[in-house]
Amino acid sequence: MRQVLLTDRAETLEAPADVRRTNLSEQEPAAYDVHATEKKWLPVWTALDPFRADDDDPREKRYALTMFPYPSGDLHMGHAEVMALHDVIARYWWLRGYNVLNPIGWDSFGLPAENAAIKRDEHPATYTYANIETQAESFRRYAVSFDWSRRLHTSDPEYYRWTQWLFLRFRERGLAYRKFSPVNWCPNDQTVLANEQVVNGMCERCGAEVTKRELSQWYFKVTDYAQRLLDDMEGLHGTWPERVLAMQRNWIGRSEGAHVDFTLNLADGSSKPVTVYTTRPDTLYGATFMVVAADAKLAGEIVAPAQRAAYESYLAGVRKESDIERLSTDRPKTGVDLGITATNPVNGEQVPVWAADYVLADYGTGAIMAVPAHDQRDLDFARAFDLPVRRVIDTGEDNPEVTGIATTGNGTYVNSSSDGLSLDGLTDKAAGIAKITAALVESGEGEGAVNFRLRDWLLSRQRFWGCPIPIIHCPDCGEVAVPDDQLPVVLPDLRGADLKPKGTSPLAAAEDWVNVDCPSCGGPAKRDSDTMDTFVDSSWYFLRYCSPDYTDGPFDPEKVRSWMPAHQYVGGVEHAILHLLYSRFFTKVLHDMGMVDFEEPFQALLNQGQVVNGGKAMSKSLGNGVNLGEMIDAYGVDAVRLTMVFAGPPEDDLDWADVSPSGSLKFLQRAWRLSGDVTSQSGVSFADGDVTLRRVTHKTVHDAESLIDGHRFNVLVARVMELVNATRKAIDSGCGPADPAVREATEAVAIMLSLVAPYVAEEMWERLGHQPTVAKTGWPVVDPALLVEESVTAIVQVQGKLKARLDVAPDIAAADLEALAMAEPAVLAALDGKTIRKVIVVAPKLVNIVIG
RNA sequence: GCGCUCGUAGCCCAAUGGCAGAGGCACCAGGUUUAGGUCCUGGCCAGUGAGAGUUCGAAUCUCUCCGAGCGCACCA
Repeated sequence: MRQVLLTDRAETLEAPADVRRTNLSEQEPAAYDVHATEKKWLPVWTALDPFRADDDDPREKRYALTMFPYPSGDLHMGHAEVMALHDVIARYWWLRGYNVLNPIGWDSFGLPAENAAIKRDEHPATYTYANIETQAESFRRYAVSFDWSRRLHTSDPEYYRWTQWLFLRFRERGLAYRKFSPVNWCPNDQTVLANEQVVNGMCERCGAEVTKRELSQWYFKVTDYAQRLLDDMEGLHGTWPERVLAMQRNWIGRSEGAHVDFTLNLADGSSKPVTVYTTRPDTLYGATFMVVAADAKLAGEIVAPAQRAAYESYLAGVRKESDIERLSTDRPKTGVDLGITATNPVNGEQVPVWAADYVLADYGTGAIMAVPAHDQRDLDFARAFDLPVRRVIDTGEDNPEVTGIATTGNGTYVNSSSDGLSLDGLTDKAAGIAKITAALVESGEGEGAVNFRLRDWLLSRQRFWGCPIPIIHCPDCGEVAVPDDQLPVVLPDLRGADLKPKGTSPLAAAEDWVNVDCPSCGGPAKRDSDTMDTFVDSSWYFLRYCSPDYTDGPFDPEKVRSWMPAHQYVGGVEHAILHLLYSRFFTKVLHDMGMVDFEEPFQALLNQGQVVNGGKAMSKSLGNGVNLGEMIDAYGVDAVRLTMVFAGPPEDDLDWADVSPSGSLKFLQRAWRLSGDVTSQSGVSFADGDVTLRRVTHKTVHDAESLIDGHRFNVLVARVMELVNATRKAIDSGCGPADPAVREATEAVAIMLSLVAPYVAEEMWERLGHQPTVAKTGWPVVDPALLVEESVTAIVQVQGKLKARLDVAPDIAAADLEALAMAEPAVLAALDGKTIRKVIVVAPKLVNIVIG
């Protein structure tokens, strides 16, 4: 089926019936022609290019950033929502007189586009750049206030040259390294995946079950920054969504505990030290066995000869398991006895050592002390293999050995003493942990320790459509960096070649490209044939926007200093962990390199909700998809944007079944009609206008400011609707169309509407006798005198119950208000001789009389 | 299981400790119209998931419970 493009439907579909027919009326049209208006203004704006950021503009700078799109097909409803919301902020900043940077680019390397291109038998570059053009045109029609001059694509050599350059700098700092280890493998996409890209054991992209492979791969050492990534989230409270911070905190997964040194007593009579990590060193006396991760190297080294066969067979079974099986809950514990013992450092006790898959090789030390009485997982294991359970904390609950339920709370320590050390009688977990940790430090058998769940970022991909890794493998010199002056390592075209994933990168087959001279010794060598994860590309694009044509580095430090950190980032919550964590990591590394002077790239983050239909995510299988192009053809860009913004709070999911784009269009027509009714001349003094309407206008403009700052765009729209209603009334049954206040109100409507509905706003602006563009005309100036009401309604309560309303001056004194309240008949009746205990007066809003 | 967010008219949502209703959708009536739609005017509708607490006063703050969404989940 032919793809429906936003940009090629406008001429083929007619306007909806309601728009068309109203246009038939005689002289003055009763409704504006949606599509004619779009066609009229788009070329004007393109020519005027009003949203170009100026590095040298002395006005205060504001950086409005939206997550750059991935070029798969045309824009969809999700794009329409995020851009509508984002643009309210950017356009508002323009109107407020800031020097705004609102750039756009494309995250144009990557697997989905590569897969789609292969499926169509196209080259990924052809497919990708065609999509970019389509999306760019759609964005223009959608009238997002982008600075088109800064457009970038991560797949352009001028961009990825610097991605490679950054990789080499990271490597110089020991933050990019190569390691042979088991990795996540997607058998469908034929590539490795980062931990963050494995969702419930499935490939995040294609949904295939992820398996393990042992491969030599490149990693970024994110773990070095774990603590800082955690600590610096403190400064993001209030400006980042709480749930995103929670997700990142969770993902980083800091835990405090201790390393404890046990001694392994091997089958050949020798001994070997082993360290375990535990968050509960205070339960050390309750350790009745030890468990080593089955797939840890250690297990194979220490297993007794008599148990080797059993262990090997168990390990083979573990290796075959997919993550899906491994992660399934309620799964019975499995394991195998390694046939040796370990000595507990505090009491010299010998406990059996087992191997099991519930202990993870790559967390902590890959070995644990098992305390079944106070850890559910250990207890499950103990019960499965009939291992002893010893309670060392009496919490008052039933004995775990009997109930099968481990107790993890506070209680009184028991059975916890040995020579010179005893926890018995303590009742507090923290005290127990502190005491035993101190004792372990003293005896040299352990120490306090911190662990993170965060793993290093695996960045190699065995795919074609990505940024080449600028490393050359030389048989004599080993890994050699491509010298900076030879960057970029350009991705070979390979047009006509078979680019299908085969488990090794297609680049490896490009003989001319792979075989090079070693930059170090000049001998024959080979390029690294993997490409980088696209999240590397997107971890620094926001910096590049500040100086997109800079050729002396990834970005001009001066420009970055003047624009960054971004004041507002808008995008989907699907990037709560991956992209945002990686970008924070990159920023911190660049800070440590002295290239930027800030440590957090995004001051504020707004996650828009998802656009769903009928309560469910749009999907082909459900058949509930809504096509953006069709919506725009039917209702116009403005009505679609307005619908997105008005539907509810931006963070909430937007159910297309609950909204009314036709209602949005009706409102826009209503607003537009005002501009035709105004009869006063442009430039007329508003000061003489009807003060009642002027008050509404100024209050609305004033309130709009904080509503936008608070991202309460839906309320903003409601307030503009009120202003439109008030203006309509003033025209029809109030001060009349010639009153300057009507012009003032209508101009304010046009300006505020330009945030959401730029086309109709521009059309109104022109009909009001102004030149384009309304978007750059400036925010209306609020007269504080008009914010003060002539009179306000004060409420009078007795015991919190409403008794009377009073019209009073806004600046009434508390005592006067109280006196007025006390004189109200309804109040006197309610008091009826009762004792007044207290009178609360909040002038000029309320009086509350408390009686005894 | 843990974490985060959230429960307000038939529906989407306002009310930032002070009269529960701003706006819209849907619905109904009247006017306009040859008619339908548009447009104009008016109307209809809940006591805020349940319970307790703090307070002069709670949709709003606190606690417990119920329900929903999202995220994490054998990380010792």
